[in-house]
Amino acid sequence: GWAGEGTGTSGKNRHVSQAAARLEMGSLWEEFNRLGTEMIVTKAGRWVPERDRGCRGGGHPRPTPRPRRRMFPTFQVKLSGLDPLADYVLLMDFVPLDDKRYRYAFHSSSWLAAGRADPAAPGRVHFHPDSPAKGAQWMRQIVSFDKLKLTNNLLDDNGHIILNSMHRYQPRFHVVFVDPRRDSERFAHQNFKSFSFPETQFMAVTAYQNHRVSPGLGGRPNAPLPFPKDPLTPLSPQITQLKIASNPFAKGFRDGDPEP
Amino acid sequence: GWAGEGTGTSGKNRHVSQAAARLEMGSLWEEFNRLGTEMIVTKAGRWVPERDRGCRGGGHPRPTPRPRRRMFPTFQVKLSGLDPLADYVLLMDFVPLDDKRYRYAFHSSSWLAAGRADPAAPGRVHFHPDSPAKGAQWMRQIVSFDKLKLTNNLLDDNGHIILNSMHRYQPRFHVVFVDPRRDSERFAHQNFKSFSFPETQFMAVTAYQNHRVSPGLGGRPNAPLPFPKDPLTPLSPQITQLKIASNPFAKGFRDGDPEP
DNA sequence: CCCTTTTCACCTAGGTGGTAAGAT
DNA sequence: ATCTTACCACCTAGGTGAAAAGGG
Repeated sequence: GWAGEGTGTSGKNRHVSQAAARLEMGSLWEEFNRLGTEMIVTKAGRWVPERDRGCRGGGHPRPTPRPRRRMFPTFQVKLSGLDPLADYVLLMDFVPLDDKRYRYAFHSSSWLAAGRADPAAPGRVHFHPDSPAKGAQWMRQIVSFDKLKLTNNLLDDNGHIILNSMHRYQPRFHVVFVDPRRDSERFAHQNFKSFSFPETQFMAVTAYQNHRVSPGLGGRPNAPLPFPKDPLTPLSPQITQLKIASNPFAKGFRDGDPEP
Repeated sequence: GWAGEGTGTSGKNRHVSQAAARLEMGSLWEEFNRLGTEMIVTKAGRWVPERDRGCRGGGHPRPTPRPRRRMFPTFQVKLSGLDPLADYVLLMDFVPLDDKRYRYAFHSSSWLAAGRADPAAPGRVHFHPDSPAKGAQWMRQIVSFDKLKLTNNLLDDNGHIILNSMHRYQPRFHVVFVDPRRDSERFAHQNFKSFSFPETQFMAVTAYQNHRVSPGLGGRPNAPLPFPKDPLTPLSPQITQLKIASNPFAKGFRDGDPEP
Protein backbone atom coordinates (compact mmCIF):
# COMPACT_ATOMS: atom_id res chain seq x y z
CA GLY A 1 0.00 0.00 0.00
CA TRP A 2 0.91 3.64 0.07
CA ALA A 3 2.03 3.48 3.69
CA GLY A 4 5.45 3.94 5.12
CA GLU A 5 5.69 7.53 6.26
CA GLY A 6 7.81 7.45 9.36
CA THR A 7 8.05 11.16 9.98
CA GLY A 8 5.19 13.57 10.23
CA THR A 9 4.45 15.94 7.41
CA SER A 10 4.07 18.94 9.68
CA GLY A 11 6.38 21.79 8.78
CA LYS A 12 7.55 20.12 5.59
CA ASN A 13 8.40 21.98 2.44
CA ARG A 14 5.63 21.80 -0.12
CA HIS A 15 8.02 20.01 -2.49
CA VAL A 16 8.03 16.94 -0.25
CA SER A 17 4.89 17.25 1.84
CA GLN A 18 2.77 15.52 -0.80
CA ALA A 19 5.38 12.93 -1.70
CA ALA A 20 4.21 9.32 -1.50
CA ALA A 21 6.01 6.03 -2.06
CA ARG A 22 4.47 2.65 -2.81
CA LEU A 23 6.64 -0.37 -2.15
CA GLU A 24 6.92 -2.60 -5.22
CA MET A 25 6.78 -6.38 -4.93
CA GLY A 26 5.00 -5.93 -1.62
CA SER A 27 3.53 -9.42 -1.62
CA LEU A 28 6.98 -10.95 -2.17
CA TRP A 29 8.40 -8.90 0.69
CA GLU A 30 5.52 -10.07 2.88
CA GLU A 31 6.12 -13.67 1.91
CA PHE A 32 9.75 -13.35 2.98
CA ASN A 33 8.78 -11.45 6.09
CA ARG A 34 6.45 -14.22 7.20
CA LEU A 35 9.43 -16.59 7.21
CA GLY A 36 11.80 -13.99 8.63
CA THR A 37 13.79 -12.34 5.88
CA GLU A 38 17.55 -12.92 5.84
CA MET A 39 20.02 -10.96 3.73
CA ILE A 40 23.49 -12.24 3.01
CA VAL A 41 26.38 -9.93 3.86
CA THR A 42 29.92 -10.70 2.76
CA LYS A 43 33.29 -9.23 3.52
CA ALA A 44 35.34 -9.33 0.37
CA GLY A 45 32.90 -10.34 -2.31
CA ARG A 46 34.07 -12.64 -5.04
CA TRP A 47 37.24 -12.94 -7.02
CA VAL A 48 37.98 -13.46 -10.64
CA PRO A 49 39.06 -17.05 -11.43
CA GLU A 50 42.71 -17.65 -12.11
CA ARG A 51 42.28 -17.91 -15.88
CA ASP A 52 41.72 -14.14 -16.10
CA ARG A 53 45.30 -12.95 -16.09
CA GLY A 54 46.34 -9.39 -15.45
CA CYS A 55 46.23 -7.70 -18.85
CA ARG A 56 49.25 -5.47 -18.39
CA GLY A 57 52.02 -4.78 -15.98
CA GLY A 58 53.19 -8.36 -15.83
CA GLY A 59 52.21 -8.88 -12.20
CA HIS A 60 51.01 -12.13 -10.71
CA PRO A 61 47.52 -13.27 -11.65
CA ARG A 62 46.26 -11.64 -8.47
CA PRO A 63 42.59 -11.86 -7.59
CA THR A 64 40.48 -8.91 -8.62
CA PRO A 65 37.82 -7.66 -6.22
CA ARG A 66 34.24 -8.40 -7.20
CA PRO A 67 30.93 -6.91 -6.09
CA ARG A 68 29.54 -7.50 -2.65
CA ARG A 69 26.00 -8.66 -2.02
CA ARG A 70 22.82 -7.13 -3.34
CA MET A 71 19.58 -7.30 -1.45
CA PHE A 72 16.91 -9.71 -2.57
CA PRO A 73 14.14 -8.80 -2.93
CA THR A 74 15.39 -5.54 -4.36
CA PHE A 75 14.02 -2.42 -2.69
CA GLN A 76 11.86 -0.70 -5.29
CA VAL A 77 9.30 2.06 -4.96
CA LYS A 78 6.83 3.91 -7.15
CA LEU A 79 6.79 7.61 -6.35
CA SER A 80 4.06 10.21 -6.64
CA GLY A 81 3.33 13.68 -5.37
CA LEU A 82 6.68 15.18 -6.32
CA ASP A 83 7.07 18.49 -8.13
CA PRO A 84 7.83 17.37 -11.69
CA LEU A 85 10.16 20.32 -12.28
CA ALA A 86 12.09 20.24 -8.99
CA ASP A 87 15.32 18.34 -8.32
CA TYR A 88 15.35 15.51 -5.82
CA VAL A 89 17.95 13.19 -4.35
CA LEU A 90 16.82 9.68 -3.39
CA LEU A 91 18.71 7.62 -0.85
CA MET A 92 18.48 4.72 1.57
CA ASP A 93 19.90 3.89 4.95
CA PHE A 94 19.48 1.04 7.42
CA VAL A 95 18.39 1.45 11.02
CA PRO A 96 19.09 -1.20 13.69
CA LEU A 97 15.73 -2.53 14.82
CA ASP A 98 16.92 -3.13 18.35
CA ASP A 99 20.03 -3.27 20.50
CA LYS A 100 20.38 -7.07 20.33
CA ARG A 101 22.57 -9.66 18.78
CA TYR A 102 20.85 -12.85 17.66
CA ARG A 103 21.65 -16.49 17.20
CA TYR A 104 19.65 -19.16 15.45
CA ALA A 105 18.54 -22.11 17.56
CA PHE A 106 18.32 -25.07 15.24
CA HIS A 107 16.57 -27.31 17.76
CA SER A 108 13.67 -24.87 18.10
CA SER A 109 13.99 -23.41 14.60
CA SER A 110 13.83 -19.91 15.93
CA TRP A 111 15.90 -16.84 16.51
CA LEU A 112 17.00 -16.04 20.06
CA ALA A 113 18.37 -12.82 21.44
CA ALA A 114 21.99 -13.39 22.41
CA GLY A 115 23.24 -10.30 24.16
CA ARG A 116 23.69 -6.68 23.34
CA ALA A 117 24.36 -5.48 19.81
CA ASP A 118 27.93 -5.32 18.58
CA PRO A 119 29.40 -1.85 18.17
CA ALA A 120 27.38 -0.16 15.44
CA ALA A 121 28.91 -0.11 12.01
CA PRO A 122 29.73 3.26 10.43
CA GLY A 123 26.39 4.75 9.46
CA ARG A 124 26.35 4.99 5.72
CA VAL A 125 23.76 5.97 3.17
CA HIS A 126 23.29 4.82 -0.40
CA PHE A 127 22.38 7.52 -2.91
CA HIS A 128 20.39 6.31 -5.85
CA PRO A 129 22.88 6.62 -8.73
CA ASP A 130 20.43 8.66 -10.83
CA SER A 131 20.44 11.41 -8.17
CA PRO A 132 19.86 14.25 -8.54
CA ALA A 133 17.01 14.19 -11.04
CA LYS A 134 13.70 15.94 -11.66
CA GLY A 135 10.55 14.80 -9.93
CA ALA A 136 9.08 13.98 -13.33
CA GLN A 137 11.96 11.58 -14.00
CA TRP A 138 11.63 9.83 -10.63
CA MET A 139 7.85 9.43 -11.03
CA ARG A 140 8.06 8.21 -14.61
CA GLN A 141 8.84 4.65 -13.64
CA ILE A 142 9.69 2.41 -10.70
CA VAL A 143 12.78 3.50 -8.78
CA SER A 144 15.00 0.48 -8.13
CA PHE A 145 17.86 0.29 -5.66
CA ASP A 146 19.45 -2.70 -7.33
CA LYS A 147 22.93 -1.20 -7.17
CA LEU A 148 22.85 -1.18 -3.38
CA LYS A 149 25.35 -3.62 -1.91
CA LEU A 150 25.68 -4.97 1.64
CA THR A 151 28.90 -5.83 3.45
CA ASN A 152 29.97 -6.75 6.95
CA ASN A 153 33.44 -5.29 6.40
CA LEU A 154 33.80 -2.42 8.86
CA LEU A 155 36.74 -1.13 6.82
CA ASP A 156 34.91 -1.26 3.49
CA ASP A 157 36.21 1.44 1.18
CA ASN A 158 33.78 0.96 -1.69
CA GLY A 159 31.01 3.02 -0.13
CA HIS A 160 28.78 0.00 0.43
CA ILE A 161 26.31 -0.33 3.28
CA ILE A 162 27.99 -1.81 6.35
CA LEU A 163 25.88 -4.04 8.59
CA ASN A 164 26.58 -6.34 11.50
CA SER A 165 25.81 -9.97 10.85
CA MET A 166 23.18 -11.50 13.16
CA HIS A 167 21.59 -8.11 13.74
CA ARG A 168 18.18 -6.89 12.59
CA TYR A 169 17.70 -3.89 10.34
CA GLN A 170 14.94 -1.73 8.96
CA PRO A 171 15.63 -0.25 5.49
CA ARG A 172 14.65 3.39 5.20
CA PHE A 173 14.00 5.42 2.09
CA HIS A 174 14.43 9.19 1.88
CA VAL A 175 13.25 11.75 -0.64
CA VAL A 176 15.31 14.94 -0.43
CA PHE A 177 14.28 18.11 -2.22
CA VAL A 178 17.31 19.92 -3.63
CA ASP A 179 16.60 23.40 -2.33
CA PRO A 180 17.95 26.03 -4.74
CA ARG A 181 17.79 28.79 -2.13
CA ARG A 182 20.88 30.14 -0.50
CA ASP A 183 21.12 29.09 3.14
CA SER A 184 19.19 25.95 2.15
CA GLU A 185 20.97 24.17 5.02
CA ARG A 186 18.75 26.11 7.37
CA PHE A 187 15.70 24.40 5.90
CA ALA A 188 17.26 20.94 5.63
CA HIS A 189 14.85 19.47 8.17
CA GLN A 190 11.90 20.60 6.05
CA ASN A 191 13.25 19.41 2.73
CA PHE A 192 13.12 15.64 3.09
CA LYS A 193 10.57 12.95 3.69
CA SER A 194 11.32 9.44 4.91
CA PHE A 195 9.56 6.13 4.36
CA SER A 196 9.82 2.88 6.31
CA PHE A 197 8.14 -0.30 5.18
CA PRO A 198 8.02 -2.79 8.07
CA GLU A 199 7.74 -5.75 5.69
CA THR A 200 11.26 -5.01 4.44
CA GLN A 201 13.02 -5.56 7.76
CA PHE A 202 15.53 -8.37 7.79
CA MET A 203 18.28 -10.22 9.62
CA ALA A 204 21.80 -9.77 8.24
CA VAL A 205 23.59 -13.13 7.99
CA THR A 206 26.75 -14.49 6.44
CA ALA A 207 24.97 -17.75 5.60
CA TYR A 208 21.29 -18.58 5.65
CA GLN A 209 20.29 -19.68 9.14
CA ASN A 210 16.56 -20.26 8.92
CA HIS A 211 16.85 -23.92 7.92
CA ARG A 212 13.31 -24.70 8.98
CA VAL A 213 10.03 -22.86 9.14
CA SER A 214 9.79 -20.56 12.13
CA PRO A 215 7.37 -17.99 13.51
CA GLY A 216 9.80 -15.39 12.34
CA LEU A 217 10.64 -12.24 14.18
CA GLY A 218 8.96 -10.23 11.50
CA GLY A 219 5.82 -12.29 11.56
CA ARG A 220 3.10 -12.74 14.12
CA PRO A 221 4.73 -14.57 17.04
CA ASN A 222 1.40 -15.68 18.43
CA ALA A 223 -0.29 -16.65 15.20
CA PRO A 224 -1.18 -20.32 14.70
CA LEU A 225 1.83 -22.02 13.17
CA PRO A 226 1.05 -24.41 10.31
CA PHE A 227 4.23 -26.44 10.68
CA PRO A 228 4.56 -28.10 7.30
CA LYS A 229 5.70 -31.70 7.53
CA ASP A 230 5.64 -32.05 3.77
CA PRO A 231 7.46 -35.37 3.27
CA LEU A 232 8.69 -34.21 -0.13
CA THR A 233 10.65 -31.30 1.30
CA PRO A 234 11.37 -32.19 4.87
CA LEU A 235 13.55 -29.78 6.80
CA SER A 236 13.65 -27.57 3.74
CA PRO A 237 15.35 -24.25 4.37
CA GLN A 238 12.41 -22.12 3.42
CA ILE A 239 14.16 -18.78 3.15
CA THR A 240 16.64 -20.33 0.77
CA GLN A 241 13.89 -22.04 -1.20
CA LEU A 242 11.97 -18.79 -1.53
CA LYS A 243 15.11 -16.96 -2.68
CA ILE A 244 15.79 -19.69 -5.22
CA ALA A 245 12.19 -19.66 -6.39
CA SER A 246 11.93 -15.91 -6.79
CA ASN A 247 15.41 -14.64 -7.72
CA PRO A 248 16.12 -15.03 -11.45
CA PHE A 249 19.85 -15.36 -10.80
CA ALA A 250 19.24 -18.45 -8.65
CA LYS A 251 17.33 -20.26 -11.39
CA GLY A 252 20.15 -22.77 -11.58
CA PHE A 253 19.08 -24.23 -8.24
CA ARG A 254 15.44 -24.79 -9.09
CA ASP A 255 14.40 -28.43 -9.19
CA GLY A 256 10.99 -28.68 -10.56
CA ASP A 257 8.37 -27.30 -12.80
CA PRO A 258 8.67 -24.29 -15.08
CA GLU A 259 5.50 -22.62 -13.74
CA PRO A 260 6.13 -20.45 -10.67
CA GLY B 1 44.95 15.14 -30.77
CA TRP B 2 42.60 17.90 -29.81
CA ALA B 3 41.37 18.39 -33.34
CA GLY B 4 37.95 17.86 -34.73
CA GLU B 5 36.20 21.21 -34.77
CA GLY B 6 34.11 21.21 -37.89
CA THR B 7 32.29 24.48 -37.36
CA GLY B 8 33.89 27.80 -36.69
CA THR B 9 33.83 29.28 -33.24
CA SER B 10 32.83 32.71 -34.41
CA GLY B 11 29.63 33.97 -32.86
CA LYS B 12 29.46 31.08 -30.43
CA ASN B 13 28.14 31.38 -26.92
CA ARG B 14 30.92 31.56 -24.33
CA HIS B 15 29.62 28.32 -22.81
CA VAL B 16 30.72 26.35 -25.87
CA SER B 17 33.31 28.54 -27.57
CA GLN B 18 36.13 27.11 -25.45
CA ALA B 19 34.87 23.53 -25.56
CA ALA B 20 37.39 20.97 -26.79
CA ALA B 21 37.13 17.24 -27.37
CA ARG B 22 39.97 14.72 -27.55
CA LEU B 23 39.19 11.43 -29.26
CA GLU B 24 40.03 8.45 -27.03
CA MET B 25 41.67 5.35 -28.46
CA GLY B 26 42.90 7.46 -31.31
CA SER B 27 45.67 5.03 -32.27
CA LEU B 28 43.19 2.17 -32.48
CA TRP B 29 40.87 4.25 -34.67
CA GLU B 30 43.83 5.09 -36.89
CA GLU B 31 44.82 1.46 -37.12
CA PHE B 32 41.32 0.58 -38.30
CA ASN B 33 41.20 3.58 -40.60
CA ARG B 34 44.41 2.49 -42.33
CA LEU B 35 42.65 -0.76 -43.29
CA GLY B 36 39.33 0.93 -44.00
CA THR B 37 37.01 0.70 -41.02
CA GLU B 38 33.84 -1.33 -41.42
CA MET B 39 30.93 -1.30 -38.99
CA ILE B 40 28.34 -4.04 -38.93
CA VAL B 41 24.71 -2.98 -39.19
CA THR B 42 21.88 -5.42 -38.58
CA LYS B 43 18.16 -5.28 -39.07
CA ALA B 44 16.48 -7.12 -36.26
CA GLY B 45 19.24 -7.83 -33.82
CA ARG B 46 19.19 -11.11 -32.02
CA TRP B 47 16.49 -13.30 -30.59
CA VAL B 48 16.24 -15.22 -27.41
CA PRO B 49 16.80 -18.96 -27.98
CA GLU B 50 13.73 -21.17 -27.87
CA ARG B 51 14.42 -22.44 -24.37
CA ASP B 52 13.47 -19.03 -22.95
CA ARG B 53 9.71 -19.35 -22.95
CA GLY B 54 7.36 -16.47 -22.48
CA CYS B 55 7.02 -16.01 -18.73
CA ARG B 56 3.37 -15.00 -18.68
CA GLY B 57 0.44 -14.55 -20.98
CA GLY B 58 0.64 -18.05 -22.37
CA GLY B 59 1.59 -16.94 -25.85
CA HIS B 60 3.80 -18.85 -28.21
CA PRO B 61 7.52 -18.89 -27.39
CA ARG B 62 7.90 -16.00 -29.80
CA PRO B 63 11.32 -14.51 -30.35
CA THR B 64 12.13 -11.50 -28.23
CA PRO B 65 13.95 -8.59 -29.86
CA ARG B 66 17.56 -8.15 -28.85
CA PRO B 67 20.00 -5.26 -29.18
CA ARG B 68 21.29 -4.20 -32.53
CA ARG B 69 24.94 -3.56 -33.24
CA ARG B 70 27.29 -1.35 -31.30
CA MET B 71 30.19 0.41 -32.92
CA PHE B 72 33.65 -0.94 -32.41
CA PRO B 73 35.83 0.87 -31.61
CA THR B 74 33.46 2.74 -29.33
CA PHE B 75 33.33 6.49 -29.88
CA GLN B 76 34.78 8.06 -26.73
CA VAL B 77 35.96 11.59 -26.02
CA LYS B 78 37.60 13.52 -23.21
CA LEU B 79 36.06 16.96 -22.85
CA SER B 80 37.51 20.24 -21.60
CA GLY B 81 36.66 23.90 -21.70
CA LEU B 82 33.06 23.52 -20.56
CA ASP B 83 31.48 25.66 -17.86
CA PRO B 84 31.48 23.31 -14.87
CA LEU B 85 28.20 24.73 -13.58
CA ALA B 86 26.25 24.87 -16.84
CA ASP B 87 24.05 22.14 -18.28
CA TYR B 88 25.00 20.44 -21.53
CA VAL B 89 23.48 17.84 -23.80
CA LEU B 90 25.87 15.57 -25.71
CA LEU B 91 24.84 13.79 -28.86
CA MET B 92 26.08 12.14 -32.03
CA ASP B 93 24.89 11.87 -35.59
CA PHE B 94 26.26 10.35 -38.79
CA VAL B 95 26.87 12.24 -42.02
CA PRO B 96 27.12 10.50 -45.40
CA LEU B 97 30.66 11.06 -46.65
CA ASP B 98 29.57 11.13 -50.27
CA ASP B 99 26.64 10.37 -52.55
CA LYS B 100 27.86 6.92 -53.56
CA ARG B 101 27.02 3.31 -53.04
CA TYR B 102 29.97 0.93 -52.85
CA ARG B 103 30.76 -2.66 -53.57
CA TYR B 104 33.81 -4.65 -52.62
CA ALA B 105 35.88 -6.08 -55.43
CA PHE B 106 37.47 -9.23 -54.10
CA HIS B 107 39.79 -9.67 -57.07
CA SER B 108 41.41 -6.29 -56.49
CA SER B 109 40.79 -6.23 -52.76
CA SER B 110 39.38 -2.76 -52.94
CA TRP B 111 36.20 -0.79 -52.66
CA LEU B 112 34.61 0.49 -55.85
CA ALA B 113 31.95 3.13 -56.27
CA ALA B 114 28.82 1.44 -57.58
CA GLY B 115 26.29 4.10 -58.39
CA ARG B 116 24.48 6.81 -56.52
CA ALA B 117 23.64 6.49 -52.87
CA ASP B 118 20.42 4.79 -51.87
CA PRO B 119 17.70 7.06 -50.51
CA ALA B 120 19.03 8.50 -47.28
CA ALA B 121 17.82 6.88 -44.12
CA PRO B 122 15.82 8.99 -41.66
CA GLY B 123 18.33 11.34 -40.06
CA ARG B 124 18.52 10.41 -36.43
CA VAL B 125 20.63 11.55 -33.54
CA HIS B 126 21.78 9.66 -30.47
CA PHE B 127 21.67 11.58 -27.19
CA HIS B 128 24.17 10.46 -24.63
CA PRO B 129 21.97 8.84 -21.98
CA ASP B 130 23.49 10.95 -19.19
CA SER B 131 22.20 14.11 -20.88
CA PRO B 132 21.58 16.67 -19.64
CA ALA B 133 24.37 17.04 -17.08
CA LYS B 134 26.70 19.70 -15.75
CA GLY B 135 29.94 20.54 -17.52
CA ALA B 136 31.82 19.39 -14.43
CA GLN B 137 30.22 15.97 -14.73
CA TRP B 138 31.02 15.60 -18.43
CA MET B 139 34.66 16.68 -17.93
CA ARG B 140 35.22 14.44 -14.90
CA GLN B 141 35.85 11.36 -16.97
CA ILE B 142 35.82 9.97 -20.49
CA VAL B 143 32.44 10.24 -22.21
CA SER B 144 31.61 6.94 -23.88
CA PHE B 145 28.91 6.36 -26.49
CA ASP B 146 28.80 2.62 -25.91
CA LYS B 147 25.00 2.55 -25.84
CA LEU B 148 24.81 3.76 -29.43
CA LYS B 149 23.43 1.09 -31.77
CA LEU B 150 23.48 0.88 -35.55
CA THR B 151 20.77 -0.62 -37.73
CA ASN B 152 19.93 -0.85 -41.41
CA ASN B 153 16.21 -1.10 -40.67
CA LEU B 154 14.55 1.94 -42.15
CA LEU B 155 11.50 1.23 -40.01
CA ASP B 156 13.44 0.87 -36.78
CA ASP B 157 11.30 1.98 -33.85
CA ASN B 158 13.88 1.69 -31.11
CA GLY B 159 15.46 5.05 -31.80
CA HIS B 160 18.68 3.52 -33.09
CA ILE B 161 20.88 5.10 -35.72
CA ILE B 162 19.75 4.09 -39.20
CA LEU B 163 22.45 3.71 -41.87
CA ASN B 164 22.55 2.33 -45.37
CA SER B 165 24.78 -0.68 -45.80
CA MET B 166 27.62 -0.22 -48.30
CA HIS B 167 27.66 3.52 -47.70
CA ARG B 168 30.33 5.62 -46.02
CA TYR B 169 29.71 7.72 -42.94
CA GLN B 170 31.43 10.29 -40.77
CA PRO B 171 30.44 10.22 -37.09
CA ARG B 172 29.86 13.67 -35.64
CA PHE B 173 29.83 14.72 -32.02
CA HIS B 174 27.90 17.72 -30.71
CA VAL B 175 28.11 19.64 -27.45
CA VAL B 176 24.92 21.60 -26.81
CA PHE B 177 24.68 24.22 -24.08
CA VAL B 178 21.28 24.12 -22.39
CA ASP B 179 20.43 27.79 -22.51
CA PRO B 180 18.27 28.78 -19.52
CA ARG B 181 17.14 32.02 -21.17
CA ARG B 182 13.65 32.42 -22.48
CA ASP B 183 13.62 32.52 -26.26
CA SER B 184 16.71 30.32 -26.17
CA GLU B 185 15.61 28.94 -29.55
CA ARG B 186 16.69 32.21 -31.04
CA PHE B 187 20.28 31.54 -29.95
CA ALA B 188 20.28 27.85 -30.87
CA HIS B 189 22.90 28.34 -33.57
CA GLN B 190 25.28 29.88 -31.02
CA ASN B 191 24.77 27.27 -28.33
CA PHE B 192 26.37 24.20 -29.81
CA LYS B 193 29.77 23.11 -31.02
CA SER B 194 30.45 20.15 -33.29
CA PHE B 195 33.44 17.84 -33.67
CA SER B 196 34.38 15.52 -36.52
CA PHE B 197 37.30 13.12 -36.30
CA PRO B 198 38.24 11.91 -39.79
CA GLU B 199 39.87 8.77 -38.42
CA THR B 200 36.43 7.58 -37.24
CA GLN B 201 34.85 7.41 -40.67
CA PHE B 202 33.67 3.98 -41.73
CA MET B 203 31.80 1.84 -44.23
CA ALA B 204 28.52 0.36 -43.02
CA VAL B 205 28.29 -3.33 -43.91
CA THR B 206 26.09 -6.27 -43.04
CA ALA B 207 29.10 -8.59 -43.17
CA TYR B 208 32.79 -7.78 -43.24
CA GLN B 209 33.91 -7.25 -46.82
CA ASN B 210 37.54 -6.30 -46.55
CA HIS B 211 38.88 -9.82 -46.81
CA ARG B 212 42.34 -8.69 -47.79
CA VAL B 213 44.56 -5.74 -47.15
CA SER B 214 43.62 -2.73 -49.24
CA PRO B 215 44.62 0.90 -49.55
CA GLY B 216 41.38 1.74 -47.83
CA LEU B 217 39.18 4.62 -48.71
CA GLY B 218 40.05 6.23 -45.43
CA GLY B 219 43.77 5.90 -45.95
CA ARG B 220 46.15 7.46 -48.40
CA PRO B 221 45.21 6.05 -51.82
CA ASN B 222 48.55 7.01 -53.32
CA ALA B 223 50.78 5.98 -50.45
CA PRO B 224 53.21 3.11 -51.04
CA LEU B 225 51.37 -0.09 -50.29
CA PRO B 226 53.33 -2.70 -48.36
CA PHE B 227 51.22 -5.63 -49.50
CA PRO B 228 51.91 -8.22 -46.87
CA LYS B 229 52.32 -11.71 -48.24
CA ASP B 230 52.85 -13.08 -44.76
CA PRO B 231 52.65 -16.84 -45.36
CA LEU B 232 51.37 -17.37 -41.83
CA THR B 233 48.22 -15.35 -42.41
CA PRO B 234 47.59 -15.46 -46.12
CA LEU B 235 44.43 -13.75 -47.33
CA SER B 236 43.67 -12.86 -43.74
CA PRO B 237 40.66 -10.58 -43.43
CA GLN B 238 42.49 -7.83 -41.63
CA ILE B 239 39.54 -5.78 -40.45
CA THR B 240 38.06 -8.89 -38.88
CA GLN B 241 41.39 -9.85 -37.33
CA LEU B 242 41.81 -6.38 -35.84
CA LYS B 243 38.29 -6.48 -34.43
CA ILE B 244 38.94 -9.89 -32.94
CA ALA B 245 42.25 -8.77 -31.53
CA SER B 246 40.97 -5.57 -29.95
CA ASN B 247 37.33 -6.20 -28.97
CA PRO B 248 37.05 -8.04 -25.64
CA PHE B 249 33.74 -9.61 -26.65
CA ALA B 250 35.41 -11.32 -29.60
CA LYS B 251 38.00 -13.05 -27.42
CA GLY B 252 36.45 -16.37 -28.32
CA PHE B 253 37.88 -16.08 -31.82
CA ARG B 254 41.46 -15.40 -30.84
CA ASP B 255 43.89 -18.15 -31.81
CA GLY B 256 47.19 -17.46 -30.36
CA ASP B 257 49.20 -15.86 -27.68
CA PRO B 258 47.94 -14.04 -24.64
CA GLU B 259 49.98 -10.87 -25.27
CA PRO B 260 48.27 -8.38 -27.59
C1' DC C 1 26.62 -13.09 -58.12
C1' DC C 2 26.30 -10.10 -54.33
C1' DC C 3 24.40 -9.04 -50.30
C1' DT C 4 21.43 -10.08 -46.15
C1' DT C 5 19.54 -12.85 -42.54
C1' DT C 6 19.68 -16.59 -39.31
C1' DT C 7 21.76 -19.59 -36.15
C1' DC C 8 25.57 -20.91 -33.45
C1' DA C 9 29.52 -21.37 -30.15
C1' DC C 10 32.11 -18.61 -27.34
C1' DC C 11 33.05 -14.92 -25.04
C1' DT C 12 32.45 -10.60 -21.10
C1' DA C 13 30.44 -9.42 -16.82
C1' DG C 14 28.37 -10.57 -12.91
C1' DG C 15 24.50 -12.45 -9.55
C1' DT C 16 22.87 -17.15 -7.26
C1' DG C 17 23.27 -20.87 -3.44
C1' DG C 18 26.15 -25.21 -2.42
C1' DT C 19 29.95 -27.22 -0.31
C1' DA C 20 34.23 -28.07 2.04
C1' DA C 21 37.98 -26.48 4.72
C1' DG C 22 39.65 -23.63 7.86
C1' DA C 23 39.79 -19.69 11.38
C1' DT C 24 38.21 -17.54 15.51
C1' DA D 1 28.70 -21.83 17.02
C1' DT D 2 29.74 -18.55 13.87
C1' DC D 3 32.41 -16.59 10.39
C1' DT D 4 35.79 -16.54 6.45
C1' DT D 5 37.85 -18.19 2.31
C1' DA D 6 37.87 -20.64 -1.81
C1' DC D 7 35.95 -22.91 -5.49
C1' DC D 8 31.98 -24.58 -8.03
C1' DA D 9 27.95 -25.13 -11.41
C1' DC D 10 24.50 -22.62 -13.22
C1' DC D 11 22.13 -18.98 -14.18
C1' DT D 12 20.91 -13.66 -16.45
C1' DA D 13 22.08 -10.49 -19.94
C1' DG D 14 24.15 -9.43 -23.86
C1' DG D 15 28.27 -8.49 -27.33
C1' DT D 16 31.43 -11.24 -30.84
C1' DG D 17 32.53 -13.28 -35.74
C1' DA D 18 31.85 -17.79 -38.36
C1' DA D 19 29.18 -20.34 -41.20
C1' DA D 20 25.15 -21.66 -43.29
C1' DA D 21 21.07 -20.43 -45.35
C1' DG D 22 18.16 -17.15 -47.78
C1' DG D 23 16.95 -13.66 -51.42
C1' DG D 24 17.09 -10.69 -55.37
